[in-house]
Amino acid sequence: MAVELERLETSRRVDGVVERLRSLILTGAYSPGVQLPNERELAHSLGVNRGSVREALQRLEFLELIDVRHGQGSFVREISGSSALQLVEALLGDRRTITRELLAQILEFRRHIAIHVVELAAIHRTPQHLERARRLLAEDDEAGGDPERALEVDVQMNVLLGQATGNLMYQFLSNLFAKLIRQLGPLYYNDRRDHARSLRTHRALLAALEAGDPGRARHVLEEMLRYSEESILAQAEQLEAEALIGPNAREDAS
Amino acid sequence: MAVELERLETSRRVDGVVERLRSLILTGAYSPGVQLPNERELAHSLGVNRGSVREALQRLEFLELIDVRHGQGSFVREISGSSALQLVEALLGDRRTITRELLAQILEFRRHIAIHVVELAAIHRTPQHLERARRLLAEDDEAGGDPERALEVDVQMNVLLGQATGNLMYQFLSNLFAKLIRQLGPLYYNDRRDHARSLRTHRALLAALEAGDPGRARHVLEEMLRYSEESILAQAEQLEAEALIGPNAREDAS
DNA sequence: GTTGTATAGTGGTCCGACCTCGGACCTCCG
DNA sequence: CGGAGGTCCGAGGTCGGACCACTATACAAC
Repeated sequence: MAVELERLETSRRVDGVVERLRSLILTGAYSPGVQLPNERELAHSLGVNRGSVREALQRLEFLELIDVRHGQGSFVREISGSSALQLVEALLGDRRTITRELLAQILEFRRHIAIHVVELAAIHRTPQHLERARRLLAEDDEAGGDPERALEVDVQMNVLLGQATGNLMYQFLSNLFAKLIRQLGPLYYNDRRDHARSLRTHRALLAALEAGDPGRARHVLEEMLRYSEESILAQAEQLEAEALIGPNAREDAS
Repeated sequence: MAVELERLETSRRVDGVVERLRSLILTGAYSPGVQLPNERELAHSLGVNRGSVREALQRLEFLELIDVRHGQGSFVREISGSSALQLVEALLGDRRTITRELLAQILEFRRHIAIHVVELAAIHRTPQHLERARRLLAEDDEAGGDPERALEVDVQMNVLLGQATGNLMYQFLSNLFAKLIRQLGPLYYNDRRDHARSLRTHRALLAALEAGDPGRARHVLEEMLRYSEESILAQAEQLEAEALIGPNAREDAS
């Protein structure tokens, strides 16, 4: 057995800048309406080139976190005014912005969407979709206890269900959820029993799809969601408790 | 009354580049898997600086239309693999990518979401939300025949409903729909009768919200959607018919 | 007071150079 | 022959420093 080497991250400069600014905004250090330092100044104080700052700002603008106005400056926007669902990725990526309340909202939303997705999938799935689902299930069996592979199978199942709806919008949302699941993996798949449960769910889901029975698919999913939501919220509370004991998110000053 | 002057667009260079590449991808000129020309070449052939090309590519990457890989190049992705709902804005912004099928999918999605949004809004709305809704209605009255103002009121009503749900995800989606409605305005509000209808709907909706009655709110909305969807699809068919007669989207070659 | 104009500050674009990454190929040597 | 390392090339990533374009404002002229 070789020694496990941590892959030391050499992310791009821009990513660092984005993350820094994003967290300043999301945690409220920069409140809505406030004007950011100008690009040259940001570049100087962050120790990067102005081009990098510009790319970072562009990304924040895409997330609709800021408003860049030619000749005036960059201004922080109201988070709730955004239409970029990708924002939840960012929100969930930072301990300081994960709250039980936020998780509950996301889970409620996911429930609403996911249920309709499986119903639609049961109706519109083609033989190709079924075939791919069977292959996924086979992998699921192989995965055995490997939590990473099991998680990936779950992710792929989500994507597949989205495609089977035949509706682009639900595909987008399913893909988004897939990303979130990957991100929250540890909060989700922390036990071998979870894998077994997930396997059962997938099997039942496949059966419902094969039968083309939306009601049954819905029922299977609701069952699954009940447990999954509970589990996630429980984990979240634990995290919050820990945060109270050691509320020391690492501080980086320039 | 001042003469209505079209604001002649002096959009940024980057926007042009983005639009050009985006349409090449969305219309299939660049298919999934294909590698784009490298940045230096793109810059040269588009007659812009490499920095601008980079910003454009980054935006396409946000939309998950391409995959930029350090040391390798930029590659076109499968559209359906994206999780960026903002993509529909782009899709709806180009005549060549608007299809009846796409519209139908979006409308189905909107129906599903909007219904749940008004139900949630009826449950979670606060007095502040009601107050804002009343103000909006007053504006709606004033608006008289001005279609632009009426449209804007409708947009704001959407935003407000999203906020009233108290769930960030639905806020994001409502904001997205608001943008789409603004974009599709002409397809939507083309008649004074539509305005009257919309006014009635808004009034009924406010009453349902005040009563805190989700069932009633849902009913009002379903009524409204029935007409609105019909109207949009009819307009779309008309567009398609026109396209068959004059299928000459302007061609730009380098 | 209104109008016009200069000016300063900000984002937008440009250039040309160098760094870093990834793949292909080449060389060495067991 | 075959694997480990070296070399090179083409691609994106970063740099800095100049200049252009837009906005708001202050101030001068009317």
